[in-house]
Amino acid sequence: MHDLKMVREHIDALRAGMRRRGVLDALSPTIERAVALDKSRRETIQAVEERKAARNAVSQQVAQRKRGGESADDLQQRSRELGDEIARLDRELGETEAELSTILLELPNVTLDQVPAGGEESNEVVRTWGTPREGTRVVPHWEVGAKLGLVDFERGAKISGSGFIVFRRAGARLVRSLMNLMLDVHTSEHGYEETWVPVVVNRASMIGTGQLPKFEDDMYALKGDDAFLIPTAEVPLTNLYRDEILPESELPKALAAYSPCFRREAGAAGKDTRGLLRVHEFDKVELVRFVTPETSGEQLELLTAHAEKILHLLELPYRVVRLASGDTGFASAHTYDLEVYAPGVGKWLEVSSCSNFTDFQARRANIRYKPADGGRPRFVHTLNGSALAFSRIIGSILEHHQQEDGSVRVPAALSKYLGAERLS
RNA sequence: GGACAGGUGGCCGAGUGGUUGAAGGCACCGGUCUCGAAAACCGGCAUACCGGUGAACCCGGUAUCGAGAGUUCGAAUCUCUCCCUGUCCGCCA
Repeated sequence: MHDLKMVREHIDALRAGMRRRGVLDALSPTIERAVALDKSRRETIQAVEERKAARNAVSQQVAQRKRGGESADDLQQRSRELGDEIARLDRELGETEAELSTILLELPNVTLDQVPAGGEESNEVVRTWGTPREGTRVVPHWEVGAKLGLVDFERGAKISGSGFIVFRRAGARLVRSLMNLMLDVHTSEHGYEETWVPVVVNRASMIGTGQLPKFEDDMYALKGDDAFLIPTAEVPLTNLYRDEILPESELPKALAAYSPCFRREAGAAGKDTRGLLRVHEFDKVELVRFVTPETSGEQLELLTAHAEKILHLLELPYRVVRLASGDTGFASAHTYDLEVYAPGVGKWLEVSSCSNFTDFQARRANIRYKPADGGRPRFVHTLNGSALAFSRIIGSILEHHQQEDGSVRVPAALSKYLGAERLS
């Protein structure tokens, strides 16, 4: 969410930000509406507060007269009239603010200067690691996975629906191993606090991180409760400090959690849906950082490096892509995607998305910190990144580490947890 | 799910419908004292929004005692609904 001052004083920056995302044409009327609403809001506030001040003064006089045993009928009548006007103006103000806040909640974040303008075609590969493997003679992961008995697609579809996966035997243990590997590395080497969070959250949390109100159709809602299944552990982790003020001494605060993630993927039908590429429920270890505004740029580099470390350990070649404005998520100001090459499907798979949300989420969720020098509370900057998403990582492992005989080599860092050096 | 009891500032905790944004204490910050520290004493110490200048300091106003609605000239205080917490009962991995 943007500061109202953005609408009032930096409207050109807001417009420029929307233009860079390629959504200015669509949002221009909305922005104009916000400007008008802000103006009318301030006028109404002035009008209503003037009357409230008058009413407060009259009430004092009533109290004074009553103490003196005098009648105050005339003053009470005046106060009643003021009360009627106040009620009317308050109602008007409420409507204005409701509409304004709806608009503010649905405007995406403005991306940072280093983010290229344009859509997906303007994404920049900023670095690569390792060498993508030749695709010939590599079988797609869904075939290997089924053949080795690691994944049971049919029964997943039977018990839950398409896009729900059952992992079996070494496949199931592989999930558990990834979870342990990732959490161990992030907690003992990267300094994250291990956290275990609910996968059901309330509406306020979903608004806080930016999933709602705009993307309600993408979320699984629980019937009978105003609650949702999380699409990522970012939601509970970031909202842990909703409506709180952290001492600066606790920053940067770094949390890591495993969680399953639930996505309806409405409208994504047919797009990269084979095998483990796009599923409704997948597992992920998520990293979240709360930092001071001055450090969020460098903190994003750090967070991204933490996610990359896991790919090094899994010995998977990848590239780091800086998303262009138009491809950057709604709440983010700067995002790096980590993409692993999967030779069986011949594609780069997004296995992590590391983002700096600047104060966009902090403003929505009201997460602040008290500066060490004693100044007034300021909004923190929030960051998060997957490190990493399991299903696509499993797909990549099954393809990249696939051997001539159809078995799959297990990288050393993982075999320690899996208790096997080969899946066969 | 049922029955009670509660939700007040960073924390604890007063509060009779009318100078209560809110006593007191703790914590924190500044000062006096001290070689220094502790203790003691003095002072300070909420947030948001609107306006006064473009910003800062500052000044005026409004709102905020779990959330919302109501009664009233006036609500932390009375009424209703909801949320949350605690205790007991029921159910249960």
